[in-house]
Amino acid sequence: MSTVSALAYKVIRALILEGRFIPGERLKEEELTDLCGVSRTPVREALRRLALEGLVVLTPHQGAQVAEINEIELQEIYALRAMIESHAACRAAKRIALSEIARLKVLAGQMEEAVAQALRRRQTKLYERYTTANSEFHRIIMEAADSPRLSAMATLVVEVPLILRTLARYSESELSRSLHHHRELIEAFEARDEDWASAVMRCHIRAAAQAVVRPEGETESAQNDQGQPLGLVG
Amino acid sequence: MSTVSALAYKVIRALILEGRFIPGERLKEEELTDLCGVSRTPVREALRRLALEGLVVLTPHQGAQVAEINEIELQEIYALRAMIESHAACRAAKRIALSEIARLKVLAGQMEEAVAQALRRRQTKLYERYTTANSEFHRIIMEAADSPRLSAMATLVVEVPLILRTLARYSESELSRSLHHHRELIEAFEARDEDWASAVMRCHIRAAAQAVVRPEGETESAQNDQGQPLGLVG
DNA sequence: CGTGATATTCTTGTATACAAATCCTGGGGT
DNA sequence: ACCCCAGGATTTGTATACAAGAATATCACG
Repeated sequence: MSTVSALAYKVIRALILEGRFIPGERLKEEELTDLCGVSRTPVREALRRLALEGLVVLTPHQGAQVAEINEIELQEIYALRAMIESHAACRAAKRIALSEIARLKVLAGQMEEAVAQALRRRQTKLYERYTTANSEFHRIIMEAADSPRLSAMATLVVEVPLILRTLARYSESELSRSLHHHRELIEAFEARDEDWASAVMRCHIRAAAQAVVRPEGETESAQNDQGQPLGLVG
Repeated sequence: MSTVSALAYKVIRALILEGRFIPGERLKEEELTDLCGVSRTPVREALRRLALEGLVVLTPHQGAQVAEINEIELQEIYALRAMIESHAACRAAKRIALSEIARLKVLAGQMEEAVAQALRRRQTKLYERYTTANSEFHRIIMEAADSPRLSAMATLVVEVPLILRTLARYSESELSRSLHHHRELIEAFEARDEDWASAVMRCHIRAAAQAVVRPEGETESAQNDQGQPLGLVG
């Protein structure tokens, strides 16, 4: 879209996901007006859309605030994500093209590399490569599932947890397991085994859920500098 | 909500679901302005919301039109509904209160009665009682699942098929099977058996999908007068 | 000094005016 | 006769002005 509304949407969404607005923080329309350089009308449209996507909460006559998520909700969200993404994997197993499987292999390799480098050098920056690759990995599978509405639901449950910026709490062993899941998923796709693919994906997401809910500081590695990348977990 | 926006949303939504606007029909903002008795601003908000819910399609600079659904999409939607509602049944099995189960029994009875009467007298009107009860039946289960986001997803897949107004194509035997599903579901809840509940619900929705996609005229009973009630199938 | 009602201010909700884009019609050319 | 292009009409997108509701501060009274 080339409309100003879309710009406002992107800007506000980015600000939330970057952590510039913290959960629970109130979003005044005029303030956003300044930040986006557009008038209130498109800002309001953007807020409405973000509300439907669950990133902000909108109460009549009281405006918008960034959604707050407690651990129970987070668990609920991950349960839904397991449902959605395993369904996607199921469908994808029968539909995904060989070229796409090849791409998944490349991405899996990139993630393994990124993790290895990060562990060696303790660099935070490399995790961005991981999450970028991971996002594409999941996106390819979702697209292979060939169900636009399923994709729409996926963004609903994938994006909301991002406002909590949760990659940081992945421990070393959990990252390693994640990488193995990716490889196993690829094998399942090559075998065109929809049950297998579905089950692996369910494991993958449930494991991520466990990594995410743990209180902070309990993990030994990979502290995430705040203000940094939007980390997709799982 | 007491806002005018909400009114516009309800009006437009109702018009679509009642069949006053047919799939593919263009929705001009000014036209809706007259129908709702409000200005363009709340109408636009309503359209945006309906677009997010999938009832209308919104293309930039070209306005809104009622969503069109082909059979492939309808199958896709029912696949998603099976996924969502079976998940809901699964969660509900462990959470639903005895009082709610009692209510489900009442509703099941009402549906059985409504169908019996309709078959006897060939009255269309009674189907409205069926769909009302059926909607509440499903809603109770969804609420017992206690997952607001799952509910949100459910409306996404439940409402869209309604624009096709599909109850009409349920045959007598299919209705009968549906009624048995309801009873079996209740038993599964009483047994607190989440797998059973989930599986029955999946059957229930998949069966509905079959009833829906069949070309018109192929069923022997219950022709739905157009312009009539919003029939929830399944 | 605290509590409560009221006034003020700030924010959101709605209407409308204007700008930009698209669609449709009519005329000209091939 | 058909196709293409231009210009007007229509429709959507955006900005702004105004109205209504909510939050807050002020002041009077207990």
